[in-house]
Formats: sequence, C-alpha cells, structure tokens
Amino acid sequence: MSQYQAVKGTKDIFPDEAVQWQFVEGVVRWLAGLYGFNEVRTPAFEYTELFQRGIGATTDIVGKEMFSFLPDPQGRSLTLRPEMTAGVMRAALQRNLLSQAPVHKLFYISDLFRKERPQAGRQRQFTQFGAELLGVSSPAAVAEVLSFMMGVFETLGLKGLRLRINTLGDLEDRARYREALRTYFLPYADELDESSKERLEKNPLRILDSKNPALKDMIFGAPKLFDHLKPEAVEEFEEVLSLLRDRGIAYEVDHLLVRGLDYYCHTAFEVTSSELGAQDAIGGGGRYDGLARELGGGKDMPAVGFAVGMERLLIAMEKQGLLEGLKPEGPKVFVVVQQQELSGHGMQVAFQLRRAGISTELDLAGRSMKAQMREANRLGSAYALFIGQTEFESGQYGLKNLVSSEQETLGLEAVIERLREPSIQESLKG
RNA sequence: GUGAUUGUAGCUCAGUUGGUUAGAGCGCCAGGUUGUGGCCCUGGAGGUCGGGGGUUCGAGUCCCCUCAUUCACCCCA
Repeated sequence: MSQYQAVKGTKDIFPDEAVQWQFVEGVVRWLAGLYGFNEVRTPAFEYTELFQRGIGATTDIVGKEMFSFLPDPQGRSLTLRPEMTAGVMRAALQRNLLSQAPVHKLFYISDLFRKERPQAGRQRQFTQFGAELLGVSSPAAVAEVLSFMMGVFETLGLKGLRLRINTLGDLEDRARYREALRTYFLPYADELDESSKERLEKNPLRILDSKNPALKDMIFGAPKLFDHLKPEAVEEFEEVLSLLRDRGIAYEVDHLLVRGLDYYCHTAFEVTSSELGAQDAIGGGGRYDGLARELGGGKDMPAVGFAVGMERLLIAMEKQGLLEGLKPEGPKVFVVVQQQELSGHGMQVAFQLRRAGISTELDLAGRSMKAQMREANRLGSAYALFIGQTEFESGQYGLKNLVSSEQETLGLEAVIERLREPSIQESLKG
C-alpha cells in the first residue's frame, strides 16, 4: 500500500464513478435551466466570522465541525465553507445584486467541508447542489424552489422519498416560543441529556430535534410552536401547502421539524430517503429572510433555498439501480497498426480523424496487434481501423465494425464519411 | 468527541486447535493465430498478511500498542 492515502473522510472518484456524477449534474443543470436558475460559484473559503454570524454560533457546524485556519499569524481566521448559503448571501450583498434586479435565482454544485466523524453517507468533503432564490420568499417562491428540487428527484426516477415540512414563524414568534419551551423544560432539567441541557440555555428549539428515545414523551408534551404563530404566518404556511398540492408534490407536515441552522424562518423542509442508513436526509432547506440583516446587509432580504447531498443522492440511486449501464463512453474508432514502424502514420491518421470530429484512440505503448484489439474491445470502441504495410502504401484502410465484425476497405475520406456523426447543431435542428 | 467493527494480491474474499517456499475467483500481461478483439485453453507478473512491539522452537493465526476502515451515537445534505 502506498505511503499516502486519501485524507480521512475524503475519497477519489475514478472515471467509472465520475460518469454517474456527470449524469446527475447534467440533470441538475438541465432542470435549473428550465426553472430559470443560473449558476453561481463562490470561493471555497471565507472569513470565519461569516459562518459564525450566518449559521449561528451555537450550532454544531460552527461549534465543532469547521475546518478553520490562519493564513498567517496576524491574519484573520479563514474557514473552508461548511455550507453554501452564507457565502452566496455574502456575495449577493457584496455585489448589491438586488439593486440590479429585484429577484435573483441562483443554483450551485459545490464541494463543502465539515470535520465530522465519517460514516455511511457522511464525509468530511462532500458535494451539494442547491438553489437560492433572493428577493422574494412568498409562498410562490417557496413552491418554485421546492418544485425544482423535487423535479430533480422525479427526473432521476428516485422513489421512496419523504418530504416533511414545517413553519417556524417569524423572529418574534420564535422568540416567544423559545421562552415557552424554556419554561416547559426547566423543571425537567435533571432528566435531560447533556446536549439537551446545553440547548436549554442556548437554543431550546433544538431539543425538539433530539432522537433520544428517553426524551420522546417529554418532547411530545412540549408546547407546540404552531400555537405560538401569528395568524398571518399560519395563513402563509397553508398557502405554501396548497401550492404544493396543486403541483402534485406529496408532503407531510411535521411540527417537530427544526432545522439545524439558525437562519431559517417560516417554511422549513427536509427530504429523507428510505434507501439511506442513519444519515437519511438527502436534502433540506427553507426561508431565511433574516440572514441578510445578520450579515450586516442593513435590512432583511426575502430569500428561500435548498441543498441536496450529491453523495447521498447517488447512494440512493445506486440502491434503486438507477445508475446501471452508465460507463465512460468509448472511442468511435481505434487505430490499429500492424507493426511499430507504422505507428507514426497511425498517429497521423488518428489526428486527422480527430480533427474531423471523430473520437479516436490508438496504442501508445507499442503493443502487439492482438493487444491493440483487446484494448479497442475493452474501451468499447465501435470500429477498428487497420493499418498494415499494404494499407500504408495504398492509402486504403481496413475499417472493421467491432459489433458486426464486418470489414471493408476504404480511403481516409470515405472512413471519415462513414464514422462522422451529425454535429450537435444538426441533431438539434433535425 | 463516544461506542462497536474490520484490516491477507489492483478488486471480492479463503486461510482449519499457531507448524515447512501464503491461496482462489475476477482483473492485468503474454502465448495458443508472427495482419484482427470478445469465448476457450496454457502460462506469467503481482502480497515485508496495515505498522510496531511481545509470547513461542515456530505467529497471517495469540497478547499489547498504534494507524486506518466501516457502522452507529451525535449532527446534518
């Protein structure tokens, strides 16, 4: 084994797997286009304060999962981005996007970093695709974002998903509810587990998230956030649900759903897959109108977004056999030379074929004809082009169809004619 | 951070109560056809048995340490 191996929680993706990624990414980009989301790319690291302010200092992500470092002893601390929303919002504020147009629809496919203990569906470097809709967060905007997300799953053919949705109310609602929760849990303080005790102080909402079975009854009896909402918030939530029904998107209302990032308000949602292990959340998101103010934007900015874990998505697809048959595309033709002295001419022919837009492979290792043919077969080449002494002299090559095994003798122009595929433009017109 | 799990060829794994030069399948390379692949046959390359220490006449097999893996808690995508 090599002296070096991939860092804990990271992995290499070789061509066989890379084509699966390309397939999913292609669907994401295609649907993003249909829904009018344009790609945004932000830096892989930001100032640490951005995440502390944006995500919330009491969250696990900020508290113990960030890869932070000092670029130099006097410099400001930097952090490898653990999620995308804070960075996108920072970029939007910095560019003052909303002064250029009142609504922006952005999507991304990006690598993120979190210092967690790796397990099934959880790595330290992972990839999310997601969308951020800035400028409006109306029920229509929420439905727009959810439709895009669910549309990706539907297009990919993924089954067995659960969409759970909840409303967290506005900041005032949450503040009132926080106090109600604290009052409720305080008498039970001794029965709470360590982490819940801490949350009681800092962020009692997240006690509801606990999966600790010992706390189940206590949580069940807790006051409901829903009862602390203003009527407008309830009304708005109903409208979101109504829009989802209109679009045939199945959901379950779950009043215990609390997202782990502090910036969410009003609608929050999460999608889980039955194909995954303990880490079954495949995507999630919600509204975050207050994030802009939190980041020094001076005022709230209506915004709603989601993020989906690519690795988890791929695991679920694999389990459902949705990735079968995906493999790197082989060349159209493999140039086979009889002997090494002809390899120079073989290269010339290969380059001319490539210039003509035909994917062409050739042997670079000076191997036997048999080995070259094996290689052509392994790569899944459609044709083999034989160049022996006779062909070299006559300029008439042997073109063999590797599926039908039929072979014909043709000049280079005729070979190109036979192998040339219609260009993309042509096939689009056709 | 806590708990458990597993580390033998590129991959998936066998290796019996510790006993001579560590095996299989797949993959790879070559030959069988010195001008033609897939199937088949034959042969070959490839392993300091994760690393270190210990017990023993003898350790892939037992003990300790260490590193890594995987799964779960936690949290999240």
